[in-house]
Amino acid sequence: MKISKEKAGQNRQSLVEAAARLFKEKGFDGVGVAEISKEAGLTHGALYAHFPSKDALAGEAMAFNAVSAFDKLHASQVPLRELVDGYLAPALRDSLLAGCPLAAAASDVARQDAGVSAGYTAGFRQMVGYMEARLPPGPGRHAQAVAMMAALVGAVSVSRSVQKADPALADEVLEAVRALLVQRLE
Amino acid sequence: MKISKEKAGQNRQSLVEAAARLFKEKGFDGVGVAEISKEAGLTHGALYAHFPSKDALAGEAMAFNAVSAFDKLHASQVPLRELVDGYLAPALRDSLLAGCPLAAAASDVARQDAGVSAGYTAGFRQMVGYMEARLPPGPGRHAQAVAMMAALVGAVSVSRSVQKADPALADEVLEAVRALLVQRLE
DNA sequence: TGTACATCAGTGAACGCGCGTTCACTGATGTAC
DNA sequence: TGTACATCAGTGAACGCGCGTTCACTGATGTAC
Repeated sequence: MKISKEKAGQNRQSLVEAAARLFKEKGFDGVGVAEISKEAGLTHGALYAHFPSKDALAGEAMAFNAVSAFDKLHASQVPLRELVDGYLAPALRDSLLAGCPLAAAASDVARQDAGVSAGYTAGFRQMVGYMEARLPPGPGRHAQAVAMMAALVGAVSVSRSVQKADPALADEVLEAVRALLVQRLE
Repeated sequence: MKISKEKAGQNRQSLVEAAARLFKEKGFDGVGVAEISKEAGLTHGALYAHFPSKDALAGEAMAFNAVSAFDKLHASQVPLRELVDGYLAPALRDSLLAGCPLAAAASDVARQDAGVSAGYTAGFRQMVGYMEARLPPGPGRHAQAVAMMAALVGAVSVSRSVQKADPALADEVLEAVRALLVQRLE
């Protein structure tokens, strides 16, 4: 049965959102097209009416994750110091779903299509722009924002990687990077 | 045909090394037991004579990667400043195989068994110990080493993630984190 | 030292299963008259 | 406005394929006598 254009657009969006959520939680190779389609309330055949391949969908999903996470942050307008504290909170480290998509996808993206990298890059640039605007003006401001963002992603990734084997070290990582970054905001 | 105990031990080691190499290059979900066994010159049946599952092998492979990378570093005995420069060299970023296993596995490990996390943690601790010993003494020395290591991992992960879409930004990330870390070594 | 035999690392066929993708078909939508 | 028909989003069976794991079997090793 054919579907109205409006409904078709909504279905497409559902697919992107389902993929975004599942990829973040389970990684690109950890989710199949059947699961994504089901989560979106469709069959896998419908997915191929909207996207030429799983990879193509992955690119849009990565971009969606990155942009929507930023939008949420942007709406809240927190100062930089609070952003760092919040980003490195153990609760966010504990939730792949609620946490930063840049950290959840970190080492995965390098092995994916250029489209996925493009989505990641867009999200990274947005975050850097946000932080840069909140740093004291100066020649090294942009580089400083870039370094801070990379350090934040590293902190969360490493913390998650050691957590199962050594939960205390996992918390230590978050706190150590927090101290390193906050120090330059005073 | 039965094989001598010595040869069997060598075969086991070949499996660990093949798995270590392939996991680093392609990720845990990107390699199958057939490929690992073939790379080690065996059939997949032999793999199950040595390991109860692919996950168990993954744990040993992660530990092997982490420890052998550290041994190579330890043998060279470079000062900290050079370690940072070397770690963040674009050439190492460009090679998943030659680069740091902690960066290659970054977001993968969180979704694996506790055994994989244990191998990761051992490698991370070794690196932190190495760096700590080369920092000027002081109360925050340990935390500083932890933060530096996490920032290094983040720099390489993020650089790899944005590289396909924006190679210039990828280099910028390495350089920005280098500047952030080196600054505290002077 | 020589012989008989148990051990067990390694082989390769087979297991069920889920993967990404294709395709003939359906039927409501949207358009042309 | 009413009718005829082309469009195309979505369905679900089927494709070939590779996955992790199991298992009956092989035959050289290593041991017991």
